[in-house]
Amino acid sequence: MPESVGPPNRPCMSQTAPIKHALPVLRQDDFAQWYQAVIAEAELAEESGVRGCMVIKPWGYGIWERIQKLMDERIKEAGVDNCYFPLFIPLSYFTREAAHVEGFAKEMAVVTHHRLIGDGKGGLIPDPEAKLEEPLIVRPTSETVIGAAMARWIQSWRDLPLLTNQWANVVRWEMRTRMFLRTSEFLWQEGHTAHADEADAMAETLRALEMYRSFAEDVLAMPVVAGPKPENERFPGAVETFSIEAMMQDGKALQAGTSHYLGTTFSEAAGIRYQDKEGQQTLCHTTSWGVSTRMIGGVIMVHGDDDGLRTPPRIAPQQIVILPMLRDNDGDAALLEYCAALRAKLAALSVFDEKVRVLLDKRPGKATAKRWGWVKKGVPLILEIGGRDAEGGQVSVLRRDRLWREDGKANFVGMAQDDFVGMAAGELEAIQQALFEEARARRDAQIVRDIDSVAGLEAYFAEDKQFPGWVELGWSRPTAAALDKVVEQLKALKLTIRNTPMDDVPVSGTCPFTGEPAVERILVARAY
RNA sequence: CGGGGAGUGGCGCAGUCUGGUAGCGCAUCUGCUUUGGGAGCAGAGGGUCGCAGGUUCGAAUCCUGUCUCCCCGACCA
Repeated sequence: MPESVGPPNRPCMSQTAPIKHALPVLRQDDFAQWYQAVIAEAELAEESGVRGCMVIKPWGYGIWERIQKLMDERIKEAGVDNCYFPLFIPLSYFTREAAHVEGFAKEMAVVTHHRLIGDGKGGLIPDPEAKLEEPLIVRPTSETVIGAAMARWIQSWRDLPLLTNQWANVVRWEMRTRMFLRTSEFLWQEGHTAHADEADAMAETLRALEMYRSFAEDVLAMPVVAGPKPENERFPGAVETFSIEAMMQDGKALQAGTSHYLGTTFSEAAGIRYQDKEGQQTLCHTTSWGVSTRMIGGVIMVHGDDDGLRTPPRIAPQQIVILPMLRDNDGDAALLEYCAALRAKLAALSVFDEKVRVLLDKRPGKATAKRWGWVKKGVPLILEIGGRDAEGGQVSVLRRDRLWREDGKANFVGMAQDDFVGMAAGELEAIQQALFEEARARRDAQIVRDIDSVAGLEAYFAEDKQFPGWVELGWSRPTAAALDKVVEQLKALKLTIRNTPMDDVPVSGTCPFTGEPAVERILVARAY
């Protein structure tokens, strides 16, 4: 039995034969256009006609459903219960917390009327008679409305901790939108928890952060750096914000998940109090944490290549697609029978503690034409089965992460059906692992650690560098006005501070911004 | 929100300056041939030119407004 399907891909540049890639734009030529091409060609999503809002198509939504399922399992394992809160939040809820409303005021959609009326010219306008007494906000996030519920639900120390989550859509009226990365409406989960004290709330904040880190790496095959954000990057109303940061193939950072310790900010605003064991009324300490459809944008920019998406097997809606080479003749029936039997054998297998997801693509049309659609969608394994395969008990296998032979042809490998059935689960595991290793190696190679001056930063991020990565450096953690100055300096170079990696690497030297001794390390990068 | 670009069959585009029969490629459909790796030939169908007003005998084309998308910037916990 072969150990794996086909030799590994060579790097694109060293191909000896020209390759006819499936996408009209290559990454190295125009990364932004390439990103949009993947979304269109892989049929992940499309424009909706509504500003900043997208239609998520079956393959894209299928990936989201996979993310939802696997994340939901982890949330429930942590003892968090799902709830659902209203889409509309009364305006007055926001005015209770100044920092929070300050952060979101400019990007909120407001409902002011509850009825339409004819304008006399064949159109419709909001009925002036139907104006709402108090405007309703379409939720940009749900701290305020869930805080109000928590205030009702929590009376005693016995009610704590209160651990809730909701899967929902939220709306933020962003100035500039990008599919999946920043849409006006997006889908997410938001966890909201209340605790007796800071220690318990911080422990929950860090538990969620670690849940996101391991999810990104184990499920999305997307290496991330987890850590606290600097104070200028905090969520409005948060005492401490943590993030996971992933590196895209163009070297930019993407914040792929956040976890906030909110202190008593929202407890004070909403009156979330409990009677402690001594009989005292005490404010709760709350947290919130979320990941969104933005993660799909990250998957695209981490795993996509010049032939489309490479969907990590754990989140692929279909892991194996079987393409019968139909001839519109009498042989088709036997071929389909062979393929159906193969499908059943593969679907009975398990990988990653779930059944293998296999599709027999019986749609009319040539297998060779349908193949490229599945390549662009990033199905991990594609099987093309012809009449001779069926007669000889063979299969022809294409691994999405090893797509091309050196002669520029698709890297199909023929083998006995039984051999493939025996190795299919292992191949899916290997692809998942290979995608992660490739992304991690690329990221690690693009983090620079020997820059110790602002001039050095300037040189590293010079205009002629196509895809500069990240810089990790020690700094003195300035605050307030001193921090503002650093942020200004970085902004001139289009740079942002991502987070402080949570690892045990010691820090030394002096801060390039203040000249004072460095006290911690930060990641500096361009970001989405 | 500022600057720039763009909206014409499902997709990609030409036509707009200089108003006068709505075109091309891909895709689709039909037929024939071919086919173990992204087929060839022939024929056919499909568009109130983003939307709303205006000018005109006549508007894809000119004018006004508006919506949406792309790029750069600002903004974005």
